[in-house]
Amino acid sequence: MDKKSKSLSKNQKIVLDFIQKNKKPVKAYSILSNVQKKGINAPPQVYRALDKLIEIGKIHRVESQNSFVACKISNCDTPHKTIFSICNSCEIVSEINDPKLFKNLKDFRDKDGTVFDGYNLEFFGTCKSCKNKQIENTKH
Amino acid sequence: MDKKSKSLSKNQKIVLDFIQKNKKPVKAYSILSNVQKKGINAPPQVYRALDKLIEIGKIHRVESQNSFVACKISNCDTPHKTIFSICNSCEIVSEINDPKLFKNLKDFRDKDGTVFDGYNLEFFGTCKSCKNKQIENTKH
DNA sequence: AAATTTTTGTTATATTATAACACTATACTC
DNA sequence: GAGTATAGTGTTATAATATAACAAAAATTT
Repeated sequence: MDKKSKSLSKNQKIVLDFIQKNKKPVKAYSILSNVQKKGINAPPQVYRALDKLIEIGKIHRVESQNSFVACKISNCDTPHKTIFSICNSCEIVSEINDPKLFKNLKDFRDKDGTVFDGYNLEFFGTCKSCKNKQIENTKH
Repeated sequence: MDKKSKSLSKNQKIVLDFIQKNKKPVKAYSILSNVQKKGINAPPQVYRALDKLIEIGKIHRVESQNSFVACKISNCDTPHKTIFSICNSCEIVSEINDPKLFKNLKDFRDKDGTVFDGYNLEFFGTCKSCKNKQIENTKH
């Protein structure tokens, strides 16, 4: 049994469960207030679970939002290699699974030839649904 | 005269000047404590200057560090299109200027064909100098 | 010179994250 | 299976990062 298939602890399960229930990324203190009935009382309990879940790749941190989202890529074993698209309007986040882009990033070397352990890429734009709403509004 | 060549305000100059003096990215409260002698007294004054400087592309925010760094790409007119390499060990940040990678990112469309206004890409690894130090240490 | 926009200065407070310490549960190893 | 190492828990306090809200001054536009 490898490290990643070890079962999660109680708090880790509670936090992961809550994050997975949400379509949008969630904030640490929102997690906290939503899991207090389950016996998690204080920020460190949430942040510790978050750290572990990130480490094992079950969730990712959306850096530009200070928020956390479940990994949508099955059997993710690549924490710290993430690509997101983020809507500037509704702040919805989708994880991008694009083999060509993965390859571009994986193969990238800087001028010194440094090999990187990880990367985080966030694209910003307006999602289809928000764009449609904007068009609707200009009609009136 | 276009918008970007408008001269900076007093606080904006002070903040930009401090950021440009530093090789490494600097934190907002570090900026504050270093420019208090110049008459900037409170966080909002710093954050407002930072917002403006980011907007006009003079500096960038390093999302994973909550820090700010001067743009090294001359005549940068592309705020929100940034690529950094970050050393996990010394936390030094370099802005990457790689035409091929720029093109890859510029041309990227998601499944819905969304065109993005911007992106932020952060690569994580160990810089040459830190790698050498690690090798030194294993020798003893 | 009036109106608009941008910037400033200020106080207070919101939000995000970690330090430190005592304790418990689980896994490892001999 | 006893001992020991490792990971997780619960708690209090506090550090670090960022913004709201308001009044006033300066710069820019018309």
